[in-house]
Amino acid sequence: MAESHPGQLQVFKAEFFKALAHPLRIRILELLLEDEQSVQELQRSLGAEQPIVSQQLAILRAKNIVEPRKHGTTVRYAVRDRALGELLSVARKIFNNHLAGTQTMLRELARESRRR
Amino acid sequence: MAESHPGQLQVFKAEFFKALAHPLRIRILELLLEDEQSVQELQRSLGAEQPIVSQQLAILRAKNIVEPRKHGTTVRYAVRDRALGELLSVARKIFNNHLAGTQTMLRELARESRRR
DNA sequence: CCTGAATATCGTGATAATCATATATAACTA
DNA sequence: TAGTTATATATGATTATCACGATATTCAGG
Repeated sequence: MAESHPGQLQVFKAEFFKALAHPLRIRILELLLEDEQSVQELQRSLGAEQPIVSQQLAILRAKNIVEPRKHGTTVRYAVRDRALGELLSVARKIFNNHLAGTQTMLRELARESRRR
Repeated sequence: MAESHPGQLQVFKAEFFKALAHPLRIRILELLLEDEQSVQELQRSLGAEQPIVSQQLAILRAKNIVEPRKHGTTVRYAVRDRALGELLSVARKIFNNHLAGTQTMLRELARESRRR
């Protein structure tokens, strides 16, 4: 007897992970976890075009992962839940343990841990 | 000066989260975290067609998240890293805190926590 | 070797995500 | 009010993902 129940909740969880499933959005979150940032600052740190950054922020906003705060004409973004840092850190751990298959991935991992 | 460096590593991290960004794959991982399972057993628990289950398992396999073990003609799958449970649990926490917006989502969350 | 059971892969059409360009809004400032 | 800066949204082209059905593969028994 199959549990034909697709599970609405898993749909929401999947949506959450989907929000993290993009290189630029991960970079954005890593930056915002250090400190809240304006769109401009993100733009500069990421070397990405303004609409792209706003687009990705819109996605993170839509999923309630990130929160905008207007200060005059600029908007500073902040991560809503510090636990997101924990999440990324656990992800990094799993990554180091089992996911690092290719040589180039290992090289990049080494470079990153040297940086932090 | 922008760090035009897109960061190869974030690409890999994104790939990892992309692997989790699917309702069925999340269900599969939750089941496998309880105990390793054959494709058939997953099929039954999920109420999904066989090719679908194999497909999603292939994706998880490709990302080294899950590991196949042949026993004769059947294949049992296991999660490679127990820390994945930790990851899902942190994700659930974030979820409960800030992401649960809609009524139906809250109802589902309540149902799930009652179940465990 | 042939068959049947368990699993994997392929091909296809539909849907969604992404990037880039252009345009729009909103708030300051002169 | 006009101009300027910061941010957001609309839109179209391209590519990726998905579900589904059909076909392959693998292995055990006879």
